[in-house]
Amino acid sequence: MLPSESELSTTFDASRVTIRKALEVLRDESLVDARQGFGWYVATDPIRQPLGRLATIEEQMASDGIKPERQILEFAFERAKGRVAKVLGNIQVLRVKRLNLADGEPFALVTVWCPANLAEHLSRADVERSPFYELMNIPLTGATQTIGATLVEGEDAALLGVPLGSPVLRCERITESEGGKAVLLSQHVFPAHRTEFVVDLPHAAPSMAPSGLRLVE
Amino acid sequence: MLPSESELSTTFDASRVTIRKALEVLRDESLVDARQGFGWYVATDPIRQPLGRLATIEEQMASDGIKPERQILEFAFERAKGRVAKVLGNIQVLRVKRLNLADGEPFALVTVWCPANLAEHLSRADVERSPFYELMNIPLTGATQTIGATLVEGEDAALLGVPLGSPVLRCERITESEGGKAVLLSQHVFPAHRTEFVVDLPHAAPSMAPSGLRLVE
DNA sequence: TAGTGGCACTTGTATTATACTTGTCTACAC
DNA sequence: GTGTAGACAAGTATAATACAAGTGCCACTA
Repeated sequence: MLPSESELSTTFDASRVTIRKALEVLRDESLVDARQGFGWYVATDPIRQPLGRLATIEEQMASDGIKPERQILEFAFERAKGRVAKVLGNIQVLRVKRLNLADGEPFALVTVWCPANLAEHLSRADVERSPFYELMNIPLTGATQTIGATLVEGEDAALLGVPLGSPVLRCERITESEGGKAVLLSQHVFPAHRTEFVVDLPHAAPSMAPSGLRLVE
Repeated sequence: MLPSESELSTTFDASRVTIRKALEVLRDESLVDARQGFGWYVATDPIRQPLGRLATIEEQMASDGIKPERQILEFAFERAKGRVAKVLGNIQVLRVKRLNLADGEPFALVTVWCPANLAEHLSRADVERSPFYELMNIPLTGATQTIGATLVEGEDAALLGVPLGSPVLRCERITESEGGKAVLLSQHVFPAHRTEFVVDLPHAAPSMAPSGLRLVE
């Protein structure tokens, strides 16, 4: 807010008319604006468009002309145990392990666990053809993803086509449905030499440290 | 429960109408709610506050009772080159390399580059005492951070107290000032066994794949 | 003991008055 | 022509007030 016209008039020792003319010049440059009965205020600029970059890896690949492929490695209904049971509950689940390729090159190894009662309609061909989120027929309202780094071990190295002990990004994602109920658990492994995460922080982040970082243990 | 509208009216010396308007703003943000004849109360399940978890690593450490320390390894004014010149321009910069410790244990190795004309007032003691963002006297409006994984090499391993070839999270952060101008470049190295990134995606993310992932090269 | 009515309190809503603002106009001085 | 001074209309935000309706509590009663 700016001071009122009459107030400016007294402080600058000029008549209200001249003050007004000056303000109207600024308004023509859309630096300030006024509402009758309210006052003058500095004009807000037309909101810097959020989300400058492509949101999903699929969009990015499509815009780059890269053809995404999926190769199903495992597809099994089983009882949840360990971490899966902790997140989804001690229930029957569908486990799908997939290798994602970009132009024939593997770039992600993904395992998804989904409660069996939500996955009854899914076939092996379904999950090979479409990304998983398109197949869920309940609304997904949010997710939490945790990003860490480890060394690749066992058969994962061969599947991703990298040497044993190469650095990989590991990501666990818990997707929630309405009411904050966890309905999907997925673990992703990315070879570090081909992938990285980009996070835009549109507003002034109150820290220099990378936001979202957490100490474990 | 909150005090009644009339009580707030007297304590804040404002009419009941204005108090009400203020409360209604908070209700729109579903932070509080009211029942007629009952009163105002803080809303349960505050819609998962846009930032459910602690925003910065400093806050997290503080809430855990961990004492953060900083140890300055390098502090030099020099000419920007390579990546730094590309981001900040071919100018004179201040380079600060710091080791961050939590309860005496190293958990981050950070290098910050800052244009010299914005860093003239900074001393080695300053950057040891305070996090960098507190020392900047221009407004920081946003940032982009890129997260990847590599194997730790050279002296970094010794500084972080991990074996050579251990997995680490690498983060580059470009902080912008008004007008989208890059004013800080920082690179962070975190030992993977102690740290991970957590990203909350409050709204339905239109993909199962971890959002923000990007193919490099 | 169970039920009822009254009472003091609350929010919800509407109305009026007031002090302030911009928007617009006319008259005047240099 | 340019700036000043003043008056008035119209819009805004707040204050003050009143009243309806809902809630919790307590005393009283059957």
